[in-house]
Amino acid sequence: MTISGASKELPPAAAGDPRRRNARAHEAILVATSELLTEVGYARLTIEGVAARAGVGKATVYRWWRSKAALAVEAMSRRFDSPLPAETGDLRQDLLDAVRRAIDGLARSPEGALIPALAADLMRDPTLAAQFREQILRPRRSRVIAILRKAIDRGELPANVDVDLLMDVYVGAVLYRVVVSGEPVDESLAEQLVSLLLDGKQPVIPSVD
Amino acid sequence: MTISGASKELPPAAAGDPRRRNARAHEAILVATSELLTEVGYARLTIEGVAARAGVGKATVYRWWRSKAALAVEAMSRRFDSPLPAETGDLRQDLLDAVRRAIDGLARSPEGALIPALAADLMRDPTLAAQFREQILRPRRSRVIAILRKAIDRGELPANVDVDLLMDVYVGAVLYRVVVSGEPVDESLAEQLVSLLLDGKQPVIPSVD
Amino acid sequence: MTISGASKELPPAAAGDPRRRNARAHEAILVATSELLTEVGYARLTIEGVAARAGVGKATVYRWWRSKAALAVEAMSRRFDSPLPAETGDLRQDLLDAVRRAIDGLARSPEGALIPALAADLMRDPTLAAQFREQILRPRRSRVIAILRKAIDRGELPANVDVDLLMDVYVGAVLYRVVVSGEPVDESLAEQLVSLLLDGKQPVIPSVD
Amino acid sequence: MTISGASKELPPAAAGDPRRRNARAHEAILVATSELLTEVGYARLTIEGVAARAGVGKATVYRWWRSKAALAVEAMSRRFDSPLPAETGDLRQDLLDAVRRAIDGLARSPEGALIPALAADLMRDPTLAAQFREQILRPRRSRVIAILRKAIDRGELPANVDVDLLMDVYVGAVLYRVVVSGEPVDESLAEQLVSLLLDGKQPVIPSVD
DNA sequence: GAGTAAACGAGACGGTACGTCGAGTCTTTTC
DNA sequence: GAAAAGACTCGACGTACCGTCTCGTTTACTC
Repeated sequence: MTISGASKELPPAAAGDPRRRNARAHEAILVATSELLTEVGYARLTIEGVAARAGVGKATVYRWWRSKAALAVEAMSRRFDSPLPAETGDLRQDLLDAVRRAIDGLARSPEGALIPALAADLMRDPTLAAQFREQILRPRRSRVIAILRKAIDRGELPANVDVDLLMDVYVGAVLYRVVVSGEPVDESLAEQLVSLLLDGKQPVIPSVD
Repeated sequence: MTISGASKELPPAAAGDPRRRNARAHEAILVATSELLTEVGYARLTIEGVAARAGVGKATVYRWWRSKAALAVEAMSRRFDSPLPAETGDLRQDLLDAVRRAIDGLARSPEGALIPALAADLMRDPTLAAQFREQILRPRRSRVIAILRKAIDRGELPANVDVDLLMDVYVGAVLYRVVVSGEPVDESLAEQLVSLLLDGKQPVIPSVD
Repeated sequence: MTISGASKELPPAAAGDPRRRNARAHEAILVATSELLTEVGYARLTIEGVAARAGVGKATVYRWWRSKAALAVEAMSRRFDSPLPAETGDLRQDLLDAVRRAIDGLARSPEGALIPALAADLMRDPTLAAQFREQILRPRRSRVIAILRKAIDRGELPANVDVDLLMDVYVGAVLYRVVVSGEPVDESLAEQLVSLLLDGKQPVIPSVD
Repeated sequence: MTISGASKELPPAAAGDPRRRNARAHEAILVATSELLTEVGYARLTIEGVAARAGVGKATVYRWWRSKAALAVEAMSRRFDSPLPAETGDLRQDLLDAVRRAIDGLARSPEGALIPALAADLMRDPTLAAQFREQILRPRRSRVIAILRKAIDRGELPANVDVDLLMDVYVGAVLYRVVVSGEPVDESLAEQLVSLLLDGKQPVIPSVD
């Protein structure tokens, strides 16, 4: 049946779903959430506000999302406008680009602020964490993984390199600086991290000249 | 500086402060906060609950702390029971110990959960962030810094090594795993991180044997 | 009239009103208010206390009543237990009875104390004053008005007598004595007032014998 | 300065009073109260505000006045600027003048609003009521009493007329209209009341022509 | 088509906590 | 040694949202 094909493209997990009769409400809620996230931020986002903005009853929101966090995650996961990494085929360049993008995403973009905002909930709610990793994290990481895999194929990285940990190292360092230590997050940081990961060079305080 | 001056400094940030006349209330609030933090966690901590437990009016809490976050930070900063690092004089051992302690602190201990819990507030409130770094972060980092400085003196690390970034790397990786990526945080991780930082070895997936 | 029509009328003063869905809460609030008014009086009546006693959220009280005064007025207006005046058909007797009832109501009964208690609010809040006059004052005055009208019909009072002012005179005198001047409020007062109003006799200090 | 004059002039209980060492504070409090009464009214008058405005600690206010009501009464009692009645020697004119002054005082002037505002407190606090009658009421009534006495001397009123009740009647009617019934308070009312009290004429609705 | 069951909008409900205000008391410091 | 300054405990304020729960009312699928 062709019609079923059309319906599958719509919001995730709606496939043969006999529920969701009114896709309008569903869509309006996600749009309202997304708008409110940029307007007032996660902390001041309220279910009540989302329902009002979407022209929807609160119960309708609660019917489909367990929490404000789950709602925010799904709304955020649909913002996939970030430019694709310009793969050069040069590992150093590509990794540097990835680190820069992590910096931009975490330190500059409004949606980057979602991770600290969600941190507390992610730790308490494994279901939410799984949803977050699936909908937000995996798509973004998969691009970098592809780059690293190609580098492995080219022999520029050992075959058994721990891709996940490698990414955790640079993203973690950036996140930690942004949220906790407050140290600057800039181009110099990107270079130091790439240098550490590719060349094994310990980070040094850049000379002034 | 006179001796008497030294003893007066003790009450934090209250030097010649003619305020805080009734130290009893002040103390009781911090104790109540600390207890409630371990009992119910930061998310369910309420000013109302703190005031009730401390036998104090809410206004008294608000008089001295701008927010629940500021209160939690000060209460937490007084928990200095974590065992001092057993310095061996061997950099690898000492750093490994530091990473393990970071893992314990962030992934296992209840007060480690405070960092994710505060993350959102730290980003929005620079004053709070400063207080957090001063009262919580600095004391803990200073121990590791001492270790690294000694290693520099012994020539085991270059003189211009970026101590702060070095720490951001391993703490950030641990934090990121705990909060965001959900990857395991274990002894193997500690070793990989030390190996990267000291030997420049890229992380590899450990063989099964 | 259809059966369904009859059943819809039930919720008092809510005729076509689609609000007030849960009549239980509404009723419980008024009952609690009424009880607390007699127990602690108007001054110590609190919305918080009413809500607690009624087993209701504070917001529910605020949803339907703008102020503690409005709530008290409505609760009070439902106390219509005061004995009906025993109309004798004799103007002097009936008016004397009315004055005595005013004295009892204002000087002796607990709900009489509501008028001084509300005085300040009545002056500041015209909406409340209108509600008070409609719900409390009018029902009580209408009985006396009926008596006076009959006397007019019998020719015992001029046709154009100012019924309202006549009542204001004796009720006002009683109220003023109770609240302000503190002079005694007794049977003698009742007689003097009736004598003034019916016979035009100036009040005189009663002789001792 | 006469001897009797000296002791009577000052606010009561201040004569050889060993308290009140700092007359400045005392005066400042009364001035502040008076100002705030006209600025924000009795309902929004607070001890805290008075103390702040007077540049005085709250305890100093509480030391000399038992309540906000007592404070307001004393502050009010010092406003004796109302023009003296222009005695004509004609009872009807003078009484009409007195009624008009009552109307102005109660319905128009800001300090007239003090009586409704205090009503609740007057009923609960006999000490306050006594103070109020002594400091506010008596001085004002004594003028009218003087007028009535002279009329008695001239034989225009019976010797045993109940002066107090006579005043209660017209002031009470005015007060009741202002506070409770909301009926108009105007020249016509004044005339009707005088007519009732002097001529024994029942109030009638004025004809339109 | 008509019937029906769900999902819907609307928003009232019982609650919890918020952050503020003022009351009246108590403590410290100053003049 | 009184009184200023103001911190203290306490209680209530009125508000904001929470998550649950009726209410009619669509709306889309069955028969």
